[in-house]
Amino acid sequence: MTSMSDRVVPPAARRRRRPTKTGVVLSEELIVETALRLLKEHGADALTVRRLGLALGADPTALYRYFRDTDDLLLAIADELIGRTLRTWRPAGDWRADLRDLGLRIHAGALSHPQAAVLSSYRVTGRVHEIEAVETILGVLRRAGFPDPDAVRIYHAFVDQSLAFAALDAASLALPRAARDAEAGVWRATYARLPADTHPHIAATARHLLVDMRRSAYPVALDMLLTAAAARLEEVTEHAGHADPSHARAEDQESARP
Amino acid sequence: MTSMSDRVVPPAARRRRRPTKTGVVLSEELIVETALRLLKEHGADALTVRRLGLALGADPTALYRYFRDTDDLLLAIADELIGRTLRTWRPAGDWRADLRDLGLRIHAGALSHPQAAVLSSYRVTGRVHEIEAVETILGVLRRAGFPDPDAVRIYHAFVDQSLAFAALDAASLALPRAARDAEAGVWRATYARLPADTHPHIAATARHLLVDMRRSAYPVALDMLLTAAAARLEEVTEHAGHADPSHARAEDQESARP
DNA sequence: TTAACAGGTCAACGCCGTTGACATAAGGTG
DNA sequence: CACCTTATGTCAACGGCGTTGACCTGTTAA
Repeated sequence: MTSMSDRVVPPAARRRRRPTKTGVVLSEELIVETALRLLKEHGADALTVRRLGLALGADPTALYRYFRDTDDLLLAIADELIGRTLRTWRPAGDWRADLRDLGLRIHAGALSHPQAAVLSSYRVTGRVHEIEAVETILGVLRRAGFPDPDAVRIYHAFVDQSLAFAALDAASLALPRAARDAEAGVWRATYARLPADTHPHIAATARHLLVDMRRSAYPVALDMLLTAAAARLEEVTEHAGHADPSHARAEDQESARP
Repeated sequence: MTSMSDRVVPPAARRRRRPTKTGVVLSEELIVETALRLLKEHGADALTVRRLGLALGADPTALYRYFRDTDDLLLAIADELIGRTLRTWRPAGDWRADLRDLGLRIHAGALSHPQAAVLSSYRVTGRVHEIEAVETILGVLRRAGFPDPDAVRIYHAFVDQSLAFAALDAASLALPRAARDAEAGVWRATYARLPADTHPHIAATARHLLVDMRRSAYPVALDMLLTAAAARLEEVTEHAGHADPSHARAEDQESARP
């Protein structure tokens, strides 16, 4: 027995496509696309129900026929983003280069839609795209020669590091103009002016700080993680001695990217 | 010539402590503490100007005598969290152990106030506690022998990774009960049941995944970052050859923690 | 041809942050 | 001690937000 306030009907059941006053025919896809466009073109604060309605040429509350609330809409946006990121990744066979590439793509994808990334990057969806990503990354690591426990540990660290930095950097990018400018100014106005006698280490490195703090630390952190992983791999394969090193290779080759 | 809407006076200049209608005497500290209590007890959505005023026993707009706007208040909250974390940290002289300890403390501190951490961990405050943290960490790295550019790069990666994981893990901790349980269930209900022929790598490692995905990946990622840093340090000091390895040691000893 | 009803529209609710004007008690000054 | 300045608490109001319930109307299946 569904309550009267169940305005959202599943997409499959939609039949009547009644146009709005301005003649637009709404759909879940059109709304998500328009929301992404709004976010991209006009920044964080631009995504409100009223403005989205305006951009669509429909009454704002028409959205509630397609999404239960704004959080529901945001999850739909996030899912679309995951799909887009995975779709453009082409692993080439070198585990380190492939993971590096994927990490940077996740990061870049999040930064291109910061608001959506901030709200969604810490959620486990269990949806198809996510599962495909897990399978693929684990495959890359196991085929590289990592034993299963190491493969899982490194997979987890890699993925969460990527998502965590994506969220972090997306969050500062999603700040209102004024706050973002203010933060940039803090490094010049505050840190770069600390006297050497009270803050010797900051004063000595101020020049480097000014340059370095302007960009994301993710590429550096990612490379450090991969470096440590490579060291671990060397350790493991050395210890393995004369043991057969091809135990996980042969027929896994195909299933790498299903 | 300050504009008329400059309601906030610097804390040092405060003299008149006029009590509110309910008799409370306001202060920057009291407001921040009350905000943290609100966040802890009633979640992220509970922090509104009106509710904070209510909790303080003051007119909501009295806050604007202490903080320019809600963002300013948020930065003060963030800085207080940094201060609390730093206050309990006792570096012992081994750079790697000290940074590991500090990283774990940052993470733990954020998780003890998830709502506040989620809102504030990506902000640059430029306030006293943050400055002290930067100075101290840079000191640890430079005294360990890292050249300035490396010290800055590693500082940046270390801090942002700690904050990023803190925010990520705090965010899932801050989820509504139901959503958190649902996410935990996904690993058992979905991933652990995927058949080996369609998802060989997940199936082969399902046992490890179930265990590993339940805890934060931060300790692993932290150790990997420190491992890579140690490798870099060895590289640098080896290349230095016969050069004096104590160039940044002697009199910096005192100023380590001002 | 028609009747049901999905889906677009409208008005209103209760929040939110923020501002400008106002009131008053604190505290320096004589 | 009495005065005056002014910092600081209070109040009313503004515009914007997400969301709801009631209404209206074109589409579609029978």
